[in-house]
Amino acid sequence: MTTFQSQFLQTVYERGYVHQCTNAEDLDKELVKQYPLTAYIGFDCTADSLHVGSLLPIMLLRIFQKSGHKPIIVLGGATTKVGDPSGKDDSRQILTEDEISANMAGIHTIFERFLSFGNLSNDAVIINNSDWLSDLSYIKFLREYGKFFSINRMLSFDSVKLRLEREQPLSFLEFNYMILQAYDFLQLYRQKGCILQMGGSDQWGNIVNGVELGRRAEGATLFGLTSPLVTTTAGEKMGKTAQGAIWLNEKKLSAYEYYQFWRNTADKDVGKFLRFFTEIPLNQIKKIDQLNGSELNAAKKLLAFHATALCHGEIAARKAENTSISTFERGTTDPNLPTVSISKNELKDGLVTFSAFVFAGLAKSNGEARRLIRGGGASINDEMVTNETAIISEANITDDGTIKLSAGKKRHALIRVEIAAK
RNA sequence: GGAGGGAUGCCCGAGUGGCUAAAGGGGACGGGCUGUAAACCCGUUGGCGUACGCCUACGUUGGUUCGAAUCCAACUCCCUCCA
Repeated sequence: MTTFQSQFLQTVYERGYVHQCTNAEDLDKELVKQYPLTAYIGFDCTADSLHVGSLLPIMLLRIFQKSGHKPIIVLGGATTKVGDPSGKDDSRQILTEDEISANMAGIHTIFERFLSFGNLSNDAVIINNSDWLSDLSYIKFLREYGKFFSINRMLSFDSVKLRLEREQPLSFLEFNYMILQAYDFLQLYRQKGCILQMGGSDQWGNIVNGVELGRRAEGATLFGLTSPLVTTTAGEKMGKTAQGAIWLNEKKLSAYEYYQFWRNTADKDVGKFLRFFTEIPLNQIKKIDQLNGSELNAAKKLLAFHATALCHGEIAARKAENTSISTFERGTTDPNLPTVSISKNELKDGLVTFSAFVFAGLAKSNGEARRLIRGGGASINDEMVTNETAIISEANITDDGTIKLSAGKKRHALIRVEIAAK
């Protein structure tokens, strides 16, 4: 592998973060010459949190900043209204203004953990692309920029080509997405001197379009760099599990559950994930690569701890780790397991077992809870439940004032009984 | 504008009048085996009700029929070909 002058490219290449790069040699030179250099990554605002699928791009920004450069986060306040066709068959559901701005607020908080914001020259900035996209005038835009885009070329990009090959519909609205993203890049170049756009591998076409627009419209040399699509050994896109997506926002997924996600990594993914999602030095990871079988369990704890620390802070990570150890290794009930509360009075009325599992978030519906119980996968205070309609009462409260419910061996929750404030 | 094809559960996909809450596969969940791993094997996989049961579901709305995912009509959306 080539060695780079710039710390950024060196790190990012040796850890495997790079899928494609427009011109790594020249970018390397620029990174040394311009200090700080400015780069950006755009994020859609389709949900009020990002999930692990966006983690690689976020890590790119983090490494970029740690190398002394200035990251810009572009939230697609405007482009979210259009919908990126990359990698999908269905058009995006159209979100309202309100939904988008609520989503933006949720996403905002995530970056504060991974990047530093402030007044330093390389501090991160968050920008909304509706700042320049919302008031575009159609005719003016077409005349000024439409001439730079060739339909022939656009049709050749994967995001469009694959969709057409699969005979899936692609609306004109979505077709414009890449033009708008290219325009984003141009605006950032003009306004902020930003010459590098990064993103996931599915963004390659969009990014290249921006690079070309910069060259045609401004004679600028812009760069693009993409990260690989992270798949699990099973070949699946990572990030979906039991209860849904692995969100980065604590309100949507607790640090403990986040920790557990990483703790349950498949053996073969451990090395890769350590490189991608922690900042553990490479030589240490290379030693871990030599480990086999159950020896990897320690490495998984390391992975889970460090990944969680990056996203939720060290304190939360430590706490999650302790909860995990006491739950799984010592078999004790840890008070920091996901918890729901119930008042003493409510409990007095009696809680039917199956609905308790729904209440605790361990089943999505009564039916699911019943099936869980029938399948022998449910337990209360570590004892298997067989009667789905048994009544849970005060008698089930353990010494620490909680009732522990488990769905299978891995999913646990506590019902905490609140003493009525009277 | 014309001709033809299509829309089924989380996804793919079978089903052309009752036995269909709907084959099969994938995914997911649970169990077994393990190391909180993978692979493999087994089970479950619409909602509600303690229960005999009830309700909703095969693009939408009506109709035929004792009975429809299946037949008919109109509509919506998608695809292909022609203009």
